[in-house]
Amino acid sequence: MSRTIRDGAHIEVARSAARLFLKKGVADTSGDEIAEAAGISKRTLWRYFRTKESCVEPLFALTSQRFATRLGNWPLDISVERFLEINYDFSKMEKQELEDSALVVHLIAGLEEEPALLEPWFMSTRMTEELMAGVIASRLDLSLKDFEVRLCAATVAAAMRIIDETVSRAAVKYGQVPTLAEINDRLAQAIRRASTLPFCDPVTPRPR
Amino acid sequence: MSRTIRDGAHIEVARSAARLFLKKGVADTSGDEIAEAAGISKRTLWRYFRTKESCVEPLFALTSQRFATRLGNWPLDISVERFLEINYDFSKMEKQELEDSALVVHLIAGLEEEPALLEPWFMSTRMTEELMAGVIASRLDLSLKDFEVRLCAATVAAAMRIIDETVSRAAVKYGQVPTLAEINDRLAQAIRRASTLPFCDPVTPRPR
DNA sequence: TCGCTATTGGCACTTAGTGTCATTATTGTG
DNA sequence: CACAATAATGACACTAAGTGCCAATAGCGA
Repeated sequence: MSRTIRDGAHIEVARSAARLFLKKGVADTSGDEIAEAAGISKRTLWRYFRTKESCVEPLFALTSQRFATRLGNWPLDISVERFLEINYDFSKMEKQELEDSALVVHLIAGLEEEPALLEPWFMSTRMTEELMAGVIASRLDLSLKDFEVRLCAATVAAAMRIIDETVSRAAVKYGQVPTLAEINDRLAQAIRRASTLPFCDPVTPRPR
Repeated sequence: MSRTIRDGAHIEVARSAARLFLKKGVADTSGDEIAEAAGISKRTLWRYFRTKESCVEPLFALTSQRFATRLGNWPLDISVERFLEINYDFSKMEKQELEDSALVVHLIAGLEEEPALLEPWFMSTRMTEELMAGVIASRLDLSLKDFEVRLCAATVAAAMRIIDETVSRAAVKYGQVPTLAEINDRLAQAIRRASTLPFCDPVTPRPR
């Protein structure tokens, strides 16, 4: 029917932005430079992203946020560990995935030195929280707005954020990126640890 | 020896900013307007605050963040509930405190409609988390950087944030502000619920 | 191929925010 | 009280982030 934004357009800008931020810092990277590096006009850059800092949001979305998105496919009748065991092919990542992982790990590890990036990072955590609220509400047949659901989603998302931060800092410090399996394992543990509701195990659907 | 910034200067700007944000929205409030309402120059406004949105941070600091600050005075040998019971005079608030509470409640209740204020709100939660990490590390004689401390502080701070949000939305919806006692009670409960470490009860100092 | 629709880029513009410097106000000391 | 030292303040020029507008362009389906 009509023209659409090219697949991958946003993530490509995010990669350019991330490289520049890591190389020269956020403050010393201009919107002009990001647009040029990404091969788009400045006007389009500001259409794609609300602020300079939020240019890296697509990369932050590859963290626990993506994990939470996948939990949207979690059947009611198995535990979180079992779901991950069955569903995740931990075979070798593509080259592009490796590069994206390295970029996001370095961004997260450097958050203390770049507080300007805390906003997009928190926006990512907030999305994780919304996604987890959906998962929890669905499994326990509760409303998305239920206080207990919101509380549980918040503690779980916070725990997942700490895992991401801890793993990223260690990766940069020790020069090695943990495997996807290891990260998923830690995230699953974090979910159990931080849960204020019993949603990690198989649940029986309630008759309607 | 030399001139200092007047006590209350920041909170007064925050009040002006909050009133304007609530009245006309963040986007339609200019830095000029905030500075004028606060009786300072624009140059000084930008000395006081890093961004327009962060002008309300002093008000957000009056929430669970302040509660966490007070927990810094919590003796090792009593539980969190006991500490609050002994230490908090829930007598009538001053007029200014009431006004500040109303402002911050309305800001928090309106966060869904004003995503621009999420950044200062998250910065407040982050400070709460740092404060709680200090409390937890101190009570359990662990390092501030310990993973378990960080995890526990993150889940607790997230839970406290949810309480603040829930209470604020209810207050605006039902037109009544809960008492300070009620809020403190809920925050204490949230701390217990979300804790991944046993720091809420009396602890025995370890011999050094 | 064509019509429709959304995307894009160029450009003018506004606002948020920074650098600079002279002026002003606070503070401590004699 | 006077004075010196110091930091805060305001005015102004400026830059960069971000917005509005409109013509040109490109993608999509029939």
